[in-house]
Amino acid sequence: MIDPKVLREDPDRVRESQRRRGASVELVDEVLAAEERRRSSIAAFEQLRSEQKTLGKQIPRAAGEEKQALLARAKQLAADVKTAEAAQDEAAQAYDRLMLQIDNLVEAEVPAGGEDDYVVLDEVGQPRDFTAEGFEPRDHVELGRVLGAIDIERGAKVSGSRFYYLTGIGALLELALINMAVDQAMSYGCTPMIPPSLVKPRAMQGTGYLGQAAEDVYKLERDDLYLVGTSEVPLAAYHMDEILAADQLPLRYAGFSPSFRREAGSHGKDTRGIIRVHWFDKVEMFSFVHPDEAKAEHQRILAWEREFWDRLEVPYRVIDTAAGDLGASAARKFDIEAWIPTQGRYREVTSTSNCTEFQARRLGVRFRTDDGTRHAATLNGTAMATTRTIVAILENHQDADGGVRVPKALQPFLGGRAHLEPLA
RNA sequence: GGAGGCGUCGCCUAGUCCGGUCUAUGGCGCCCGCCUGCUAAGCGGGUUGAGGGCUCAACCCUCUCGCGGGUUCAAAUCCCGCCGCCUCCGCCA
Repeated sequence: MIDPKVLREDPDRVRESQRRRGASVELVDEVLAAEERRRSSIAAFEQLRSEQKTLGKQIPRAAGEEKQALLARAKQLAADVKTAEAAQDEAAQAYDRLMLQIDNLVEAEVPAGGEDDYVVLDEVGQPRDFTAEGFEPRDHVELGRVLGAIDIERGAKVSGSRFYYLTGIGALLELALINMAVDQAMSYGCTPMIPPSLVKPRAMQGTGYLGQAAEDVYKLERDDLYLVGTSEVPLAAYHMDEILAADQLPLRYAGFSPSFRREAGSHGKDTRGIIRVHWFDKVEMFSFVHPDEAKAEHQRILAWEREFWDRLEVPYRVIDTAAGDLGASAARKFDIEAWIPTQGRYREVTSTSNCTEFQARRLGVRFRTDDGTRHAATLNGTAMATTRTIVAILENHQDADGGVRVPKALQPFLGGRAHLEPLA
């Protein structure tokens, strides 16, 4: 939820943000009208309730005829209060429903436009010239087969398309990457967490995944639970309805969990391999910070993500996502895209969003200040998403025979192994 | 899954049977002040949170006793549903 004060005092800023996202601008006026109705209905209710309370104090002290008169009046008043309360609830709900539809205010620096209008902030490393090395690179599907690391056919047999098994060295590779990512995140002060990957609607709603993104979310209808698409959800909701002490901030977590995505609307996209799957495992960093610190924290998280990819020795670039491609909760988003040799292009492997106070407002995450409480800012960033990271490592570090070089930083987590050998 | 117990303003706690000065008691902690070589103790005051009114403050109004309904002129208190925690039984990795 955006700051109601901003909406009230500077609706043009909200209109501008909605416009830049390509979201509804008219919605802003609807919300403003709804707020007005809400305000007046509350005032009417409070007035009546106040009278009722006064009467409630007089009644026990009165007697006889006077008491009967007061009781009669109180009875009428009670009916009026009930009506006014219903009107107030309705107005509040209408307001909330509209307010929840407004996306977070985008930061001024965010590039205008849609999915293809990102700005490249940096490019790191040189893609290998396989022609010069004298061999044609194999894609990760082929490498996975040669190494006995990825079994896509059986994934499909057992669970359907976009599922896979990691086998043998593939499974070890995932475990090593998880440990490397958690290890690195801990060095930044993140508390390692293994959160639940099924959550109640409130957590999903609060993190902003039941709006436009709802189509992509798995829901367990019978139990009214959702499968999370990222541990951002349970990590954000971890401090739901809590008031934190100011000196607890920043609070940083690194959550490891599976991520489930329906991938609705991406029919035909990335059908080969494990670039786009319905389930993968991920280590996600999550910060609760003072709102004034949010931008700086965002840069820190991006720097941490870059460090991870530096250590994997994979060429990558950093992009600043355009306004139209931001999630509902994000005010700004940076992605790291790793070079995928067989595709001849960069593919998203991490994503970090500054959600400012948007999620905290919905989830009721606050901290105490000298005068009252304030909503915290929340930020999330991928520490390591298994499937695409594995793809990037296999393809970028492959040898002519289908073997794969293990980057130095990863070796300690793979029992010192420096090279993955193809099966005979 | 079955049986029982519990949920009160940071923490602990009184109040719930028998509805109305409950504007929720007391302690701890915390904050301010006094006292004081220093500290501790002692003394006095303050301390749930949210929303709103007011230029600010003082002050005022509404909501808040796990959550949501209901009964009633009136609910922490009575009734129903839900959630959470604890104990025991069953089942289980």
